[in-house]
Amino acid sequence: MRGQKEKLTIKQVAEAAGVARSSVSRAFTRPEMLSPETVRRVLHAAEKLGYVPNQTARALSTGRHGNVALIVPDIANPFFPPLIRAAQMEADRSDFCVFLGNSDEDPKQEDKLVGRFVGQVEGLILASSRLSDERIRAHAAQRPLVLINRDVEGIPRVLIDSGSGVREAVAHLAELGHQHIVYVAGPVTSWSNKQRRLAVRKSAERLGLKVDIVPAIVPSYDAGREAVTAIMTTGATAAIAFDDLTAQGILAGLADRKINVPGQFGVIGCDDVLGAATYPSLTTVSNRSVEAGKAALSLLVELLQSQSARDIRYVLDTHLVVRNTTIVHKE
Amino acid sequence: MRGQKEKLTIKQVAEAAGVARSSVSRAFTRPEMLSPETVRRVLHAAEKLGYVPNQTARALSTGRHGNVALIVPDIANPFFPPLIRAAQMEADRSDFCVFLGNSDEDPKQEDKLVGRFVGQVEGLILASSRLSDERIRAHAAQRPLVLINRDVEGIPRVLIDSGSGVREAVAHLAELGHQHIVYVAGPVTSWSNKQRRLAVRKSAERLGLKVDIVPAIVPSYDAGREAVTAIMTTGATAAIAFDDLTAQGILAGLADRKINVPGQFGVIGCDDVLGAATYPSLTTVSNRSVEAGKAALSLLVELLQSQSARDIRYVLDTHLVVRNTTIVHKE
DNA sequence: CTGTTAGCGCATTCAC
DNA sequence: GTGAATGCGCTAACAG
Repeated sequence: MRGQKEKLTIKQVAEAAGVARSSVSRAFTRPEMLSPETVRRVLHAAEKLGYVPNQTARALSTGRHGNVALIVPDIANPFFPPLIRAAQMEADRSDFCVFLGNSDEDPKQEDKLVGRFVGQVEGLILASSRLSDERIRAHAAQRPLVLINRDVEGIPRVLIDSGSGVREAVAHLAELGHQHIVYVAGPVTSWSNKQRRLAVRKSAERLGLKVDIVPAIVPSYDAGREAVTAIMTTGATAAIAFDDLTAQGILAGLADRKINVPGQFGVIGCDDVLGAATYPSLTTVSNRSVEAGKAALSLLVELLQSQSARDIRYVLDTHLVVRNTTIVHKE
Repeated sequence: MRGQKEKLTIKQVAEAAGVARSSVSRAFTRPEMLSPETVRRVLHAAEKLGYVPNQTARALSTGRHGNVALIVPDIANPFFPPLIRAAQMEADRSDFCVFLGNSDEDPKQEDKLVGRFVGQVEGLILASSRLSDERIRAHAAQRPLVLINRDVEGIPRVLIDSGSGVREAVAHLAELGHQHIVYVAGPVTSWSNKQRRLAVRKSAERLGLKVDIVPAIVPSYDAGREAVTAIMTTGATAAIAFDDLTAQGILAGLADRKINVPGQFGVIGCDDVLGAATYPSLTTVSNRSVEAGKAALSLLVELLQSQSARDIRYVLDTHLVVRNTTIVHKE
């Protein structure tokens, strides 16, 4: 129970238990190979001394470190924390420690992080990677790698299909009588953005709506707010934004101009990261990020155990969540 | 440039460069001990082969792993992501990898995480730890440890003092002519809540304002919204909420009742977790979580380098951020 | 079942 | 300045 500063090794335990060092090792990793009596004695001695196996030495010897890395573009983007949390909890169930990396939306930084982590993890998860396909493939060749929201053939991936939700969004606007809408786009490198833009285009076309695209460059409140000028000049009566933050900015911009929402203009976000915690509460597309984080982690663990190499593509669909920025409804 | 699956060791590099293994090692860790020519040759060979030092072996040999752990109660709580991000970036500057742990508000889980991490990190950071003082002390005895928002004597700690910002908030309301305000309280067990409540009380008293306390039990959007009934019956003309989420709920509740903000009623939040991403944008108290994360990390790194053991207590004060829920002002 | 031995890849004395 | 040898703590054959 003492807070010994001295470093205990397998050796002291072996001596204390009167067995060989290898037996101590086995008592911890494969007790079934030892007689119950020996196991008991070793564990008892270890407990008494306060011995705990050195993870580093173990890793050097086995090549297994019991760690995984999760890299995201921006921890502060509300889309990711729930995903990270879910991945964490899943990792915990398999006794994995998780390194977290923040690429800051920068491919170079992401590459650097992968390099830093790769030496001490079993596998990695790249969420919304900003890396090129080649770099991703290169890294995947070194270590098991699973992607979230990035569709690279041959690499195990978990995709949140916002297309389904976006299609519902367009249909919703059409039903409300809108004839001309605008999609406020996100980062050009974003897989999700591409997917959403296409979904808006196709659905609108099918339903006979006119659609314009307004770029917001980076997805943020400010970008959304500034995009309002461009949005209004299109003559559209509703907007679907790349994400909720952008949608929020749009709401602010509209309010600046005394344009009533949803009366004069409808707004739909994406990712449902703000909950109903705004006024008016935002109509948006659900995100499934929790499931994605959990699925990615367990998929990685699975790959680690059974070296299966089949092409896995796990898709999560989304749905429209109707709140008050498209239609006034009851509590 | 090849994606060699074969594991390169210091040995292959040594052979390729025509030097001893120790020279290769030195070329990477203490080039100044070698002739520039040798260093160049080694580095060149290493580059050509795509060699990268094995972090694990290095750690086993030196005892230094180049990792730190950061444990928070809840990643999904918007207070933490910016803190985590800042810590990350600071760690990056010192070439540290960071393990992230989510205790899920559970002391047992937190303890377990520390145990899992402690073997492969130089030091730890515990943010808003739910551990008992004893457990914290016990862990601090094993490894350098720094606390965020936890005041344990003798353990290096970074504290965010929300009192200063709250005092400014009250003064701000007084200046605007408010004579009667209400504090919408958070969890009774929260140290921050206590600190904020006291600050409101004292400042109000000093400035001659009347103040009522309205409980919100759990800090949330819904709680804030529901608290509006109680708030309005007090006859106050402004409210300071325990946190931004609660403040948001209050805004929604006021809007439901067609009460104009800030015209008829002023609202101030706390923690500035929503940025300006709401409409009207929320006047709030800054949280300094970014500085806290950064400070904690650099403090830890500092402790790691110079084994100084003096009692460090780093306090960050907060300030009022005036936006549009207390006063209408220009862009 | 259990003890002995040989590395895992690197940093680090100690000689040269 | 550079090379050879030792050990970090543990696991994994290999014997017995």
